Amino acid sequence: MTYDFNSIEKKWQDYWAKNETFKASNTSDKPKYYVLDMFPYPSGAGLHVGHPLGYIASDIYARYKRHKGFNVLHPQGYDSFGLPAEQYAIQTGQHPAVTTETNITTYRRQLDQIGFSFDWSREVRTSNPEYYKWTQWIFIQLYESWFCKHANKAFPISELEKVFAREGNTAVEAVCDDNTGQFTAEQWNNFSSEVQQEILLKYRLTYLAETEVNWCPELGTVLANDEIVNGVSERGGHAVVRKKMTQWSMRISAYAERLLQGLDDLDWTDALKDIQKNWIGKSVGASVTFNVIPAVSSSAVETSHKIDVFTTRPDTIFGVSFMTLAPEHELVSQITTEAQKAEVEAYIEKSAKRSERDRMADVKTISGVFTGAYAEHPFSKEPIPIWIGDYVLASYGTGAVMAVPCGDQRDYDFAKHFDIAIPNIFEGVDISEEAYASKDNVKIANSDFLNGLAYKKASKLAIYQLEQLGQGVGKTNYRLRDAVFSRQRYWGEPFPVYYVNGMPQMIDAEHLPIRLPEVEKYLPTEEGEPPLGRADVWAWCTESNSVVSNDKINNTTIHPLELNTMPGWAGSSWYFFRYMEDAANRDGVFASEAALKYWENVDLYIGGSEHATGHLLYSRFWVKLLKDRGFVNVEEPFKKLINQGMILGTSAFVYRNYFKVNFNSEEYDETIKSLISKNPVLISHEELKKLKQENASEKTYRLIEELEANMENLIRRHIQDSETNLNISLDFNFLPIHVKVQYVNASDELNINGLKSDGEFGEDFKDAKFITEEDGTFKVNREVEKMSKSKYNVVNPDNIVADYGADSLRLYEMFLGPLEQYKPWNTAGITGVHGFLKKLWKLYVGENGLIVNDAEPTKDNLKTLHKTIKKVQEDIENFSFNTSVSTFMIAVNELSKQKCTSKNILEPLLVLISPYAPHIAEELWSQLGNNNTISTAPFPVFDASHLVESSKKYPISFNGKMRFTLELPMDMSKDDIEKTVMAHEKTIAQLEGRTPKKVIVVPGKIVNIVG
RNA sequence: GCUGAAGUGGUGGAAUUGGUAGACACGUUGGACUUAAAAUCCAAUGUCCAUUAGGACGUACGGGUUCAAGUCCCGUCUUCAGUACCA
Repeated sequence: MTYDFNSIEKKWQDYWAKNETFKASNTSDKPKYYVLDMFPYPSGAGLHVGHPLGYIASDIYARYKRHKGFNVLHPQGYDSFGLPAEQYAIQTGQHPAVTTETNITTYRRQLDQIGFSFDWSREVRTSNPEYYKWTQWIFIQLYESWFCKHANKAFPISELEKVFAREGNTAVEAVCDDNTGQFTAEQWNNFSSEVQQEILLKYRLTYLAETEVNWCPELGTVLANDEIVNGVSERGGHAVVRKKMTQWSMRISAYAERLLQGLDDLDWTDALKDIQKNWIGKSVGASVTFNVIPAVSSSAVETSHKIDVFTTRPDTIFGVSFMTLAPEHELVSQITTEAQKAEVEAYIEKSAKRSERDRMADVKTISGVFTGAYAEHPFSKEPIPIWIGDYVLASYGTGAVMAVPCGDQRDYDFAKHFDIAIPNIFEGVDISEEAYASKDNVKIANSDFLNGLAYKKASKLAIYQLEQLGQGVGKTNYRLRDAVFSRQRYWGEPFPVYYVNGMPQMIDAEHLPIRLPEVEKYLPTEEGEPPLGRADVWAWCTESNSVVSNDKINNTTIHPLELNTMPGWAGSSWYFFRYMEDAANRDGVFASEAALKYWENVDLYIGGSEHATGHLLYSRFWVKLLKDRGFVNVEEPFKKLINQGMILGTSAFVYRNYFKVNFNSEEYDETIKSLISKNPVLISHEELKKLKQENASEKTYRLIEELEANMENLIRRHIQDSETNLNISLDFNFLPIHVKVQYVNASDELNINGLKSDGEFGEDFKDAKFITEEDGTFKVNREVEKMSKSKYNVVNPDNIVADYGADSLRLYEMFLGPLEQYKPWNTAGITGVHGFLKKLWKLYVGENGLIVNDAEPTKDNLKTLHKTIKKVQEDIENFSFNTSVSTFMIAVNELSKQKCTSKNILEPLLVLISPYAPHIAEELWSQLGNNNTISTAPFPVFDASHLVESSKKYPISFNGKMRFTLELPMDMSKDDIEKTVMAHEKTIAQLEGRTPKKVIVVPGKIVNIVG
């Protein structure tokens, strides 16, 4: 009986599906454990071997936890809204829902054949109306919330209305728009309801705001930053302009501090936490107001101007020798003097032409212009020149800085460049070469009341004094911006929003979901409206509470609906809660209280690091909002998180002839080019290397000569020219081209016939000439690159499963290397783990069936087993899956050598292997006579007594270098070890008569002889 | 520039609190079985020197600490990722 993996795997996959083996229960005596993968976007290309890496790791962990007696929730679903489906729809006219469905079917088939222990009964799809109903519902909750800075949490907006009616907004500490004016209770109560609504919108956690976007008029759409290359659209190369649009935004900035603090308690890598910390970008300092000194010469009546700056170093306020405004700063035009006007305007124009990216990338060029105006130092009252410079960005802080050249390198460089004074305000610090930017180990000098103080005290005192003057206040700044939530796309969640006189109104939750309307085309309208502008039935009737035809809009009872849709991150920001509820009980709730209470949050989350600032930050934000509003009990969604690395492709290159034709007439260029492309010559990589070193085989030289001559003849024949003395010469050269990796074997040899007959680019190579190695093989060059279709290095898991089985695939993906690491795929290596599985099989099954018996295990058998239990358990808990695969190999090698047939050893071994290779484990488990699935069999218990050794093979080293080993009893004393070793003949030989200076004996470890 | 991760045979990678560097595989070479191939099994395989015995060198590079360093410390280089004139 041989190891027939195809039928075994099919058998057990069917068994698991039929028996619902991995269905999680919301009630159990067992402790709960929630293992989640970042759900996939079902793309049309299907899975390649890189995709399941994280799923295999999480599956091993989930299966391990089941063996350890946990009630495990391990669900899977699809992030099924998204741009690729929409783009495909634009091209083909097919409805995205249809293509998405097809893609999901492929994904499901591919996932199923790898043998994951997913509870598919809880599947979610973000594009399913029953799902996005609740995405819309959460949007409404955000709309109905405001954030109290004092309590540091969100509350219902109705409470804020009550506060306004009682006391106005002067005392309330709420997060709101910058331009929110102050009003009293009396004023509030006298506002019209429209005005009240407008004001409330400034406080809601999702709100409408004018946002600058990258608008591409040609494509009629908004582009993301990374869709723009060198200022034009990536697709088509069309112009892109900055345009203001009214869009929904999410007030995530309100949660900046909690998002930052919350990181401390999470079991995430420091690398990932750092990325989020950087993104949130907290800086503590002060806001300082500088008064602009009115220009005396100006004939117009000067209004008093103020410049607000944010600084992290209020202690250095006496070191200010100039100010710099961003060229776009609104004050620039007002304060610039007549004399400087021309120069300033020229500079503004110049910097406006540079893109923000451009300005940021260029660190070396220092540029700026003096405005002619001066500000007054708040304490010394000295005039401070005001400059503009494009190193200051309008979009950060206030778009203005107080420049302290002695304490900031950029200010220092600027001052040096323009010959501005650099006052030194640090005690005993040399600033003749560079600025002193450190806050530590320095005292302030030349600074009036701050003299002699260190950073902390000086900052505090400076802020206090500024407050006394009314020219400053302590402030904390965050880099984190509010998130734009509108997308001008079709394939996303519609907003539950209609407009009455331009003011947004929420649709009552009971009428959700608002389904995506049908459109005849998925493009923006000719007027530049989003695709939903094409829908004919897209108006809200407040009487029937339903979506009705647009032509009924009367703006009294029937109103237009929102045309934007939600972004990709909407549906993925809460899906982990949806899985908690049984599919059968999902009707009235996004998840029931009981389910939310039972599963709490995700214990282990595995996914790619590309979501570090998007998905992972937005989910945390939404969870905090849902917690504040009492809908969930947890502050954080993902307790432990692991980023799996990427599996790279190993591309194969062949070298193709390329002639540089030196020919005195250009009119035949095309003819020659086509002749060359129709007569390809490929050279083996090794031979090419030799050729370059000028020691290739004679055969090769002869071949090349021949080919050159042939080519020259061919060209001559095709050029109908009576002149016979055409001056043609050929430079024979080779250029690398990708070939499909499936034509290359483990020894990097190319299957020439495969390439010749390949349908895709086969015609090109059908008559190709091949210059081989001397032994007749043809070698390719290999290089590691990202796996991609265009590089012909994509490996499809379907083929691997068909050839080697899912268990081999699972083991091999883990065996490749540490989970978090980037590593290249090489199909050739899979024979190693596949051979291991065959060996494992042979340990249980002989030619005539099962060979396992009740033989008493030997000491060695037990030692091997328990060594393996210990190592595998440690490895799984450390997510070191690659090393446990090696451990299994060692165990099976040892047990094979020991000719072990004992059931007491081989049965527990199956449980150890089952998380990694579940199909073969189930099969052998059942052959051993078990009637139940192995998946809940208890994990074997490690017994240290089997590993106790009576002797140790000591490494004996001389000056730290190991020379030989010596077997000595474990219980031998230190002195006895030393005596025995020193008396040994090999020691004497090593020492050659020298007397050692020192002998180090570490019992149980090592002996080192010095001298 | 800053932050983080990494650098070990021909390749993927092992190596516990410093204690036998290269486990386990792939590949390569040789052998067994076979008409042959596949499959399977056995052996060798870091580099260099040496017929052998054995020896020298060796974890990116240069130093240091230590009886002992891939591991700890200082400096340098390279690669990858994130971020960016953040005041």
